[in-house]
Amino acid sequence: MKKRGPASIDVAKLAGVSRSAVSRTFTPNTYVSPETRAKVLAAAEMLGYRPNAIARSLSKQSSGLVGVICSDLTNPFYAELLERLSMALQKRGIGILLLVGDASRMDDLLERMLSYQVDGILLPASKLTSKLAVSLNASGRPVVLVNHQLLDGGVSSVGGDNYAGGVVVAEMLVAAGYRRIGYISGPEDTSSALDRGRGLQDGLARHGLPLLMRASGEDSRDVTMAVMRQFMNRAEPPDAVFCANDLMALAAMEVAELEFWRDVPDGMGIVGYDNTLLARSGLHQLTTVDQNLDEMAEQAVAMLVEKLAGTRAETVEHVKIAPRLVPGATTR
Amino acid sequence: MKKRGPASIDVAKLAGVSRSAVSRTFTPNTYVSPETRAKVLAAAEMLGYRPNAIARSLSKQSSGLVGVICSDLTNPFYAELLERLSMALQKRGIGILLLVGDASRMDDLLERMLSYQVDGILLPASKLTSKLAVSLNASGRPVVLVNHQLLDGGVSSVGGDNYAGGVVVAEMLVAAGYRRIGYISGPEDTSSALDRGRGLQDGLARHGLPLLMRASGEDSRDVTMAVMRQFMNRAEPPDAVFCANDLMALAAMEVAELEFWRDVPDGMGIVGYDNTLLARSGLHQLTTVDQNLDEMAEQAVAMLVEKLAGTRAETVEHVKIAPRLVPGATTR
DNA sequence: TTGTAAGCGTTATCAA
DNA sequence: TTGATAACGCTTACAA
Repeated sequence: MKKRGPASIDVAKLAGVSRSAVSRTFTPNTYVSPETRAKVLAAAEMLGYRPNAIARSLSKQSSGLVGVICSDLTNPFYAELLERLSMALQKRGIGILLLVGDASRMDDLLERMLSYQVDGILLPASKLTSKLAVSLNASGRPVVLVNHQLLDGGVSSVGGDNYAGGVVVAEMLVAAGYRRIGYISGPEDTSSALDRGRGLQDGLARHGLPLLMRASGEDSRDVTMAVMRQFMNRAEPPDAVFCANDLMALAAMEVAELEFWRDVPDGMGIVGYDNTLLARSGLHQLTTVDQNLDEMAEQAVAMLVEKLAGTRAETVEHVKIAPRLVPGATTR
Repeated sequence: MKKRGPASIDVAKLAGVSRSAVSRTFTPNTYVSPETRAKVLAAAEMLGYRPNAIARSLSKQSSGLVGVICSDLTNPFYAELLERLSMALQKRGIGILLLVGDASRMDDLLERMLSYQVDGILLPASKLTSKLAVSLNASGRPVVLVNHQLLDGGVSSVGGDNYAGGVVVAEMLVAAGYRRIGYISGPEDTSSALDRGRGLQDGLARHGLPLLMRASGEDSRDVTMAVMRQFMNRAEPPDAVFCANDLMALAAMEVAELEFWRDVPDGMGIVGYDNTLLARSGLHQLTTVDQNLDEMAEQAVAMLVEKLAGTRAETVEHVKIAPRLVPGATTR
């Protein structure tokens, strides 16, 4: 005994008008005489009518839904990013079909998004294969990558300017008097990690300083700590370390403080990335780099919306959002 | 020039069969002869056909979508919970319509979910008014609250057993030799915060100990620190403090260590709740309580699915998941 | 086992 | 400005 809600025809009958009149009443930019509109609205109110978006989608050949495929909401950065993306989409009246999963299941996930006729796809993910880009483009739907780019894939993206972030960190560290600087990059050399590293290196080079050591850990705590120990055991250990995210920075700091008795920030500078909750909740306020997620989300959604509208449809663009240094207590 | 994908009729033509044959091929539990199925699949493959879930929804009067309304993904606990919920739903082939927003906009959000004909609603949220419960029930769709319950609203829920969590913390603290125990509850006395407090108090009472002090802060860092300072400035300051979540616990610990020079864990025990990333990423491993999110998500989805199927449809249940103490370095 | 045809709730086109 | 009617793409009795 399924109790379905009222349909437009029920409202039409009650109001003594046609279905089209009802439809028009609930469709923006359309003409209905004030009095029919009033009748319709009254009837709708009375019946508790609500337009069926599914039927509308079928008829309009557009679902008003955007697919978002997320991996790893455990990482506060992605969780926050998802929140901002949602806000930006909702603001525009677009619904979100959420799928969570890692790259391995991506094909399957994509398939499901498409069967729901999403109008476009937003992909905030760290790890993407360029094979995936092919599937994405084959889907025929507009796609925007967020916080990641695929240089060879021909897929548009919006992300932080990681190179600039690296430079900014370099400038700050040098100004604060650090000289022996190391870098621990994120998991498996993603483009963002590489760019930050290049930025750091180039920034240091401007002051005639080398990037003394670099290594890529997973972003797991254990691996980061192991890498940090290697750094500290060198003949010339670093006096500052830049990590590819806040979580790693905290792990590195723990090694420096508890295992090697360094005094942060004087004996050792630590810099993270992302300005997540983690940076603000530890015993020290972590020096970090804010990626301006609001802006990133806003731009990504704006770009997608333009693609949906047909504008900017074919061009492949890579928008970069300027990062901002957030000084904390872990650097001088 | 909208290039739509192929429809079932195209596949049917190519395969030389009827639309129903195509439909049946893609519908589980339905009979098609192996050879027609083969023909259909071949044709579908050739055309790149993919069943249109929107059309299916309209026809079946069921969208296969569940609405999830989240607030505050900035809190790692909710982010993780969302991840688990997604996994549990996806495992069952259910799509997720995500909406993010706080209680104030809830009515609006709900309205949108319903217009998309979601089959059911999952509500992982901290703050809910019982006024909302009315709207929810009026929607006629099955609803399951996650990590929160509405005692007066007649809405089913799945959440952690907060009372048991409080008791377990009390037992541990007493066994570890702490005697002057305080509690800082979460934002605006939610049911979960109250239950944890009661559990703590009752657990202490079993050993003839009082709950010396309690206060409810927001879960913001600043407010928590202010409350902690008040505690520490009393004539008889606490020797252990239990906080309603990990974030607050870290803030409290910071005050104890840096402002009052207490030695954690010997001079001061600190206990958090949720076992989030935060507990594991600080300089100390925080002693905390794991809420078993996997189980919570699984049960919530299972309950919703049963309601969707008609079983357990009318009954209002409140399932409680047993929490587990996670000993860390912030208690003896 | 397969095909026919009638929905599902909208929107869009075209007359009136 | 309004109303009939044909899509939209699929499922599902019912008939063959």
